[in-house]
Amino acid sequence: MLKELQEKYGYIFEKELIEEINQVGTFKEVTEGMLLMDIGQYIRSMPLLISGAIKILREDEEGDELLLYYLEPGDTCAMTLTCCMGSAKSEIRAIAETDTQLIMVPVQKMEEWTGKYRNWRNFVFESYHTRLMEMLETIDSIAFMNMDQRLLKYLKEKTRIGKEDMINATHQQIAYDLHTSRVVVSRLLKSLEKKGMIELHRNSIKIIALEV
Amino acid sequence: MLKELQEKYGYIFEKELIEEINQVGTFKEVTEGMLLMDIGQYIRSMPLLISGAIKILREDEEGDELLLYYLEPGDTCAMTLTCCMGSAKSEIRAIAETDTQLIMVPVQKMEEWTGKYRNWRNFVFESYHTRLMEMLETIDSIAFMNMDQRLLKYLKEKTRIGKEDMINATHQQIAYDLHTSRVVVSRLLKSLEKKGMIELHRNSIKIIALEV
DNA sequence: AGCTTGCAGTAACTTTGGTTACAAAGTCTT
DNA sequence: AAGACTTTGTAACCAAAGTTACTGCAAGCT
Repeated sequence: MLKELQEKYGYIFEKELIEEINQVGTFKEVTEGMLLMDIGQYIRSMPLLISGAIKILREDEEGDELLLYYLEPGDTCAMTLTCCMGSAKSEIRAIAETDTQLIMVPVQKMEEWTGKYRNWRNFVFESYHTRLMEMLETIDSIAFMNMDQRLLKYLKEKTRIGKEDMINATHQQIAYDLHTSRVVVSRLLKSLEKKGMIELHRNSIKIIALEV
Repeated sequence: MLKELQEKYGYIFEKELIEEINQVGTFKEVTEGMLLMDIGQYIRSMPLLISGAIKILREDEEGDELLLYYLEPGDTCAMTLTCCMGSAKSEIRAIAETDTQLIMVPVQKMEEWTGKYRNWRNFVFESYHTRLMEMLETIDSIAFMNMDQRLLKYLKEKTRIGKEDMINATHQQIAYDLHTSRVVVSRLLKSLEKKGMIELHRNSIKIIALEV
């Protein structure tokens, strides 16, 4: 674990902090699709991403979902950071988008470290900042963009995260993430295919050219 | 200024911090409708609210607006807090919702204080937390709710902030906040009036009973 | 092979909300 | 009081996206 820690976080954290994380943290590997955290669940530790990606979802009372953003290596979950104050229950759901390696740090350490390590403090602030910015982007998408543009953005993002020009997902799964219906996704995907931007297959979408 | 400071922040901050704020901060009074911060503007100081309320808006490239949330006494602007890192430009617009008193603190002090004062640190974390939660609520609204429900929520919120059962605003202004058109707002308001929940007047809306 | 199940394509229809257009009423100015 | 401007009400229409329903197809199973 120390090796991965140094590789991904060595340049942001001071030596002693890396040491401490190495001592109290536990290494964890999760496979694609695994549920890492659900709404209403108690938060006991915070994740530091080493590799892979985690998608963060919001859900309403009726069970309708919406993708908020992805966590990537070097990220942590800002939601977790707030567990020390107020409610300790999660407001979001976290699912492994790809196979993912992460280090879990008990939340008790967090407050201690924010006083002790300047770099940790900055890391936490920066996490909050990126998360706020990503929430803003999500708001921009759903408030100002039409479904076809949102779908396009979703495909781009997913290709970036997946690191290949093939997206493995059914139309229904995409519909859940965008909080729309399967029929609408099929319709819009078909029109993208007609424009030559993608190629549709069963359970997968081949990306040809998404830009312009 | 010291009096207001002690009154509103005395129970969260330690004496020395209050002292420091008193020394470096400047007291400011703004009247309803005043623009406090615009998108793209540089952030040089952070506000601590004493009284009144500030509304925070997001805007897209075409100039379409959307109300994000309100800042109230005891709040600060989490967006400002991130100025130390990354871009120092504002991503949002801030307009005084009512006459407002606030204390402006130069941003340079922020980093210094997060190391020095534990209560300041917690205050900053808590601000981030509330802001994230409010962003989540905004997302819930625009993603999961219909316009009639959003309007109802808006009216409730605005009555709470304004502290009276009268809302002074034109349908056009409400339409801007909700990012919809004037005609739609008029339509929905009229149907609320028919249900006996509100009373419509020129430039104002009288609230009768918004709850069920 | 025949059967079942899940995925995708498509048509027809409904709903929500955005757009255009115009009238009526209130407010302000001169 | 006349005219200009703002605000609101309303009708008629349009577009985006959600819904229902049915089809064909691919994959897996017995």
